[in-house]
Amino acid sequence: MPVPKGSTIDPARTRAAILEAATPVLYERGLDGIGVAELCARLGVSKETLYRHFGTKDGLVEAMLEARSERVTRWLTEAVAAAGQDPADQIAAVFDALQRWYDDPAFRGCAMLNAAAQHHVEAVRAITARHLDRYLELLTGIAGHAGAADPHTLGRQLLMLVEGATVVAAHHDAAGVGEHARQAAQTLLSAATTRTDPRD
Amino acid sequence: MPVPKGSTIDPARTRAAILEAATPVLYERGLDGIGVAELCARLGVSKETLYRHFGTKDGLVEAMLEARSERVTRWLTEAVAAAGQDPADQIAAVFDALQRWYDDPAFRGCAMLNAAAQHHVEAVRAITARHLDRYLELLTGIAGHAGAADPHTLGRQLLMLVEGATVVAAHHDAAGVGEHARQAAQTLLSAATTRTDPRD
DNA sequence: CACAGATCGAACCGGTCGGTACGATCCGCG
DNA sequence: CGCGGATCGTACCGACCGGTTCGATCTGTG
Repeated sequence: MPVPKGSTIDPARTRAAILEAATPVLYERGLDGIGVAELCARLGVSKETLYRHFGTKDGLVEAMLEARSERVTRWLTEAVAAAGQDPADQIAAVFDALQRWYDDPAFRGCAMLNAAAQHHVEAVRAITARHLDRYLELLTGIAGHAGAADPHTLGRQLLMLVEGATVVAAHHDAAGVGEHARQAAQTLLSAATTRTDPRD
Repeated sequence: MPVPKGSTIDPARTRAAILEAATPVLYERGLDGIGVAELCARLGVSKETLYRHFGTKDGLVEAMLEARSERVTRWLTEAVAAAGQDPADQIAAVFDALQRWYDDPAFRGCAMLNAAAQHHVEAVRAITARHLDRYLELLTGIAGHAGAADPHTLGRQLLMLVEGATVVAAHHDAAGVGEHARQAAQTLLSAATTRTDPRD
């Protein structure tokens, strides 16, 4: 019995629905941890439909990662924007948001980093690199706005803290990671914005 | 023509040779990126031999990760020991060693983290968690020896920097990562060992 | 020198994978 | 109302996967 009665036949909507439904499944199971057949069964979609929209499993994966990277970056950016103008508050907002993510039972680390580790494909690596670029831009912006002597360096250091916190939360122990990372980030921020260190 | 003429028939030695030869191949190609047949061909070993020693592909993977984690931890620990007694020098030794690793063309990130992202198997996750434990112990030791007010917190923050630096070097840009991470680590160390912050 | 066991190469197995093909069915537009 | 296209379920394909088996051959020990 093809085409269930109530379904909407709208290619664009179908594509978006597949993407949205596939994202958490591929995140939980891993890119190669689930086959196209089982994936389609979970999405409630036939293989033919999936292949018409994405051409290839890799095509779906790349579209999914691209969308996820943009969504996550927007989420963090909005958290920063909602924190006001004080750079220390903006830093706090970043790591508070991250800690909320770490506490989610579905948390399994950064989807883009996981994907790059799983799938040795250039396109996936490129998406991951662009994802880190977006994070770096956000953090460098905070560093610059804070008046850091070298916003680029501080931005990279904050990026390391963000990614390191995510790794530790995913693979070691999520409790208190956001808090510790936040303290570290604010220490770096403070040190980088002090015109002359009083201790030297 | 089975068993080439000059080969040594010594189970323990064979097992060690398989482990040593398999490590870089699995690191480069990914755990699921190469099949047992091709892997055996590269190792110059028959499938039967591999399966007699490790029982399963997962068995080989786990033995390999375990050995690699111990080897890497020993390598870092020795670098720290060779740096003398000054905690700042020890920190510098850690990130200098890491930067040398990042600059290796074969560098592809932390093998244990990659494995945990690829293989959704409890045993692999456990090895990865233990690996982070070893790192944490080393870093907490430095923090304690430095007289940090809270060595446990500082140790975790240093762990985040180490893992974050490795992630950024693997997926973004390795140039100068060790240096930036080292500066950040020393800033945290300095702040954590100042009895009373003069700026409060 | 003979025997036990380690190793080899190759064939083989069932299962699963990504991807394709097809006829049947339903939606949306003209 | 009718047609084109989107979708369905299912069967099918070749390739490869992890793992087993087997006979031939070599090594090390006693």
